[in-house]
Amino acid sequence: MSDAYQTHTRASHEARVHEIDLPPESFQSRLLDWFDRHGRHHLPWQKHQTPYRVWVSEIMLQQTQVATVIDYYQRFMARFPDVHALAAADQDEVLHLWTGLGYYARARNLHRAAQVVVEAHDGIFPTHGVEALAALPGIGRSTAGAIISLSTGARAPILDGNVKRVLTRLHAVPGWPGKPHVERTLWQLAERYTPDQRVGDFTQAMMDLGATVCTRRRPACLLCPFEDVCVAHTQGREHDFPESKPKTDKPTRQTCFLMLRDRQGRVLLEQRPTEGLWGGLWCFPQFESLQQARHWLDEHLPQTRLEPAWGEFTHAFTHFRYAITPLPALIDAPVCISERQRWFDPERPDSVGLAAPVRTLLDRLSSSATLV
DNA sequence: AATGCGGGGAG
DNA sequence: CTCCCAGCATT
Repeated sequence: MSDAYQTHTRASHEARVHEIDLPPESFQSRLLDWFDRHGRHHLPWQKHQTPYRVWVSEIMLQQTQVATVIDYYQRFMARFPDVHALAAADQDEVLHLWTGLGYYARARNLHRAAQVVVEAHDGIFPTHGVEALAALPGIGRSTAGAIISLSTGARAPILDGNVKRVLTRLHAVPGWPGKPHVERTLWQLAERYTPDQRVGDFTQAMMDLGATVCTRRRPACLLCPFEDVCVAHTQGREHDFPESKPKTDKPTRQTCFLMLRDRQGRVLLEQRPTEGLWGGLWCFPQFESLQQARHWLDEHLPQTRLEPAWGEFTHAFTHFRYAITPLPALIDAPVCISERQRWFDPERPDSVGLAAPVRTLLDRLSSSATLV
């Protein structure tokens, strides 16, 4: 393979960056000045920025918007005020406080990481370097950088969705940021701009700029401290960056939830395996079809009295959608077929995690019961 | 390098 | 309806 070819392939694997007429030092001072005047300074996790508090907030904020996270964060902190409390908790209770937030592996990793911190690090977060932090389950390069910069002030860049949006526009970086070669380019830019002083404020400022000014739709370029140098803006192409993810059609899968109730109105739930979809959450016994559910009942619980199936509804995931048919049924004796099953009072679903559509159906069951 | 993993909010 | 959001782990 020739050198010329090597050069060509390497160049094609790096996204093209339009340089701007603003050295990193000027970028930093402009941004920090903007942050002092217009940044967010009163989010719940901005008080007492200990590694633990910053960590929990960062995990919750992964792929989740600030407005959604706030209540969850308050409840979580009230119940688990420090890493020892979290490490000592039951996983069911951690998942319970996570119910509705999604990406439940985050909660399981958070719980495991707390136990690692307590057992292997004497309860002290290893904030001396990105590598040590990123060795903990659920903490990647960006989250490690955020925890370090926000809680210790040491220099560590981040690259979350906000920063990606700011940088792709500032330098008109082409390509979808989910592509590894684009992400490499963006990490280089993030490294370039991260200052030595006021690193925590810089981190927060980048996120605030992306969240409040350099928004995905309708960016407020007139309020942006980089309005004069941003390549995307000066070319009138703000909306061309970041490029969006190539779309793929998502399949629909059919599924049937068996809503078995006993004479006291309790419902039978079973815990899903820790791996995979809704890992560790409690769910109705699930079947591929109404017919399979009926067949299973004939075999295991023939004394069950079937009720008319409820109408099908859909639950959407990132990569596919479920068409769910709820099948209500009554049984006299509350028996469990497997070890993973338990009977729950739908009014008080204990301290366990529930998949979102299960929670919805339990609410409907309770309200229809009170109507009777 | 590609895929799996949720739920909610905004347009 | 579609798209995206303070990403990471696994393969």
